Amino acid sequence: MNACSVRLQIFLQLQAVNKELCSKFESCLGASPSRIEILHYLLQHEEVTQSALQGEVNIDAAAVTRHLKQLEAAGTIVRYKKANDQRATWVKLEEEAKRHIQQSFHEKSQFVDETLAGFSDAELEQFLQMLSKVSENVSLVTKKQLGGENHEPNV
Amino acid sequence: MNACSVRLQIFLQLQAVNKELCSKFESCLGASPSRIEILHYLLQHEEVTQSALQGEVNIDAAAVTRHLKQLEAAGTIVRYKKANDQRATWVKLEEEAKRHIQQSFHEKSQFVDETLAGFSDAELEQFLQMLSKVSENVSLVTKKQLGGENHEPNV
DNA sequence: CGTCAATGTTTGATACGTCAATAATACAGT
DNA sequence: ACTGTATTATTGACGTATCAAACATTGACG
Repeated sequence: MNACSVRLQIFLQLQAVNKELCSKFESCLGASPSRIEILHYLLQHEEVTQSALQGEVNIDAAAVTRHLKQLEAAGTIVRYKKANDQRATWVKLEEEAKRHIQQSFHEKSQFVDETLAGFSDAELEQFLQMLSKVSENVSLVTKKQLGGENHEPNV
Repeated sequence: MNACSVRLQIFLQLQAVNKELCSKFESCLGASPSRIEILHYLLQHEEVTQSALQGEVNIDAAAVTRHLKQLEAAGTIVRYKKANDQRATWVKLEEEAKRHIQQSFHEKSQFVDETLAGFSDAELEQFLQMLSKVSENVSLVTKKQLGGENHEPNV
């Protein structure tokens, strides 16, 4: 409750909020945020390769593979290769699932709205900008490498 | 990139930022945010029971137990029971580790500072408030239950 | 053609979080 | 003292993320 004060609190709060958000999200909507992100992307793109998808939603290729395998098994998507490149696998929503998801997205947006209730449009805009700013800063930190002297296992 | 517009973007950005943050954090500082939270709390409280600790850092009791067992094995903390209540286990940092962590925290605060660079004090304050507001909203959503008609597995 | 590097996906090992079930202790009421 | 309930910590089963290694395919080049 002292020292690093506000900044540290923000850091911690960000973690906390995110965790709560994920948890409620999942329990209210029956799918993890990651999965929703994937479906959301597929809803808007018709046909896409795994690697492209993986570039958009920010998760590991391995995780994408696993999600997609499950979604395929559940009949939500189809995966296939094309003649010109046998490496890439393409992904597409099943028509039936598509409709289903669109419906379900309506409910999702309600959820999102509620978590951001009480913000004016201006505030929302500002909030988004702040988040983007942080995101940018984070990538910069990476580049600067941040003198890594002390790398013992359990600090 | 359309419909739910800003709010959805915020939602997604929040996820993204958090993920980046955790990832860089861990790679820069050699310990997961959860573990840091635990240590941070211990640094400020001398002696605490696991359940109290678990209440502060927002993670499952099972996860706390596992972290603490590792930290104990690494010689970072001690765990012990007291005569008056044999259920509770108390946790305390080892003196040596304590000094070590304090040092390491200095670097951590640098990290946090960098990720929040370019924010004025007022903005920081506001950012924190926004996060808290969201947090509050999320808990409200929980209570309202949010009509859960559609609970199929892979939406 | 054969080799090599790049690309795209998959798998295995590992880490960490959740929930549910279990175990040990504490305590209150009869 | 005995029984039932609450508290605390632990464990097991499971889901999902990561990284690193393996694998298949492609395309370039000698």
